[in-house]
Amino acid sequence: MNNEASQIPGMTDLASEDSELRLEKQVCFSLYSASNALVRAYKPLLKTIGLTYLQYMTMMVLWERTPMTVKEIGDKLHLDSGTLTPLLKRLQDKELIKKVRSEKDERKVYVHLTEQGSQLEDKAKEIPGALMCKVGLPIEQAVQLKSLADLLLKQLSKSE
Amino acid sequence: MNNEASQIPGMTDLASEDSELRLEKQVCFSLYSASNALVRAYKPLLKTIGLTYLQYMTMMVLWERTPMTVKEIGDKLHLDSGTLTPLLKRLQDKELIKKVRSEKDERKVYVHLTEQGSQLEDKAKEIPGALMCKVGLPIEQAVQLKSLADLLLKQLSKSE
DNA sequence: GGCAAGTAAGTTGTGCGCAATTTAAATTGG
DNA sequence: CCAATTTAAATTGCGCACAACTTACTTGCC
Repeated sequence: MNNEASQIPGMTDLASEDSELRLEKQVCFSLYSASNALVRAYKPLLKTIGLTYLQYMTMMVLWERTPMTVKEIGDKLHLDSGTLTPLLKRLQDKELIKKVRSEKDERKVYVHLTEQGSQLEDKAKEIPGALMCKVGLPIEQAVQLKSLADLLLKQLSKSE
Repeated sequence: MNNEASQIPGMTDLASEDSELRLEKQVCFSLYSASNALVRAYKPLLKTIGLTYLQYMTMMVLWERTPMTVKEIGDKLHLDSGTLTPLLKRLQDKELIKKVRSEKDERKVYVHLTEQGSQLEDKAKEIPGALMCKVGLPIEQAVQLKSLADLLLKQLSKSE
């Protein structure tokens, strides 16, 4: 019945089973809402360099190492070709990347940064700081949040 | 260059500014990946009752209180009518809800559960437990993850 | 060598998320 | 009372996510 006030730090006896289920709903939903809010917060910042959040993530992966195959990028971002193929096409239309099919293994396509794509890194340097400012979360809590999210992801990957 | 091993518990001197930016990327991305993974984990469970994750969330809101206006549901789920209108239409097509325009204020539309919609709650009772099992995260860490995600969301809502 | 199994990328279709706009109804202020 | 503003829901358009499938290439295994 009551959705708001369910902090319940030291509850034990009554309905501990039920409140675990209740809690679970909250955890998933909190994560979901926070993730959406983060992407939303990024949007105006990324607009200045003409990228979406996922496009920005993809560029970050390529700024670290280039070229990479579509598969390799997908492994880093936990995404499949169904998501990446159209995304990479958009980055190609913006002339930030180019695709080159491997000669050794013609199934593979290597994604290269263009000159423009490389140069964009400098402009993008402003963004993380601006976002951290928006978020305003103490560094220690940010670290904790990251490691818990990583743990969750790891657990979920284990069970397929 | 190195993306994986950046736990860095007590770093201070060299490039503390740079590693904060680095860390930020990781926090956002970790949250993003974990949230996607969670929705993915829900999918096969929710398939048994024919709902998507967001449809399930919406039904949960309505199981707690019905009827609610589209606006009220949106406030609970942090979503706007652009997302909810088509979603509610799909729930209506499944005959789980029905919409009734308010007579007092004809801008408002009240979303009611149908008999089927109410009954679905029993079938859905299995799901949270099955998911928690999949997640396999100790309850204490789940609580911590939830409260950090909530804190982040709160911070982000503050700055518009 | 030849074919079955595996792998990489692309395609198709559904359902979000959200910005921007539209439509219509209610509220407010003069 | 009525024009200006505000509000609720719907609409439009774009870009993810992902399941399911297709195409094309490679690798194993006999």
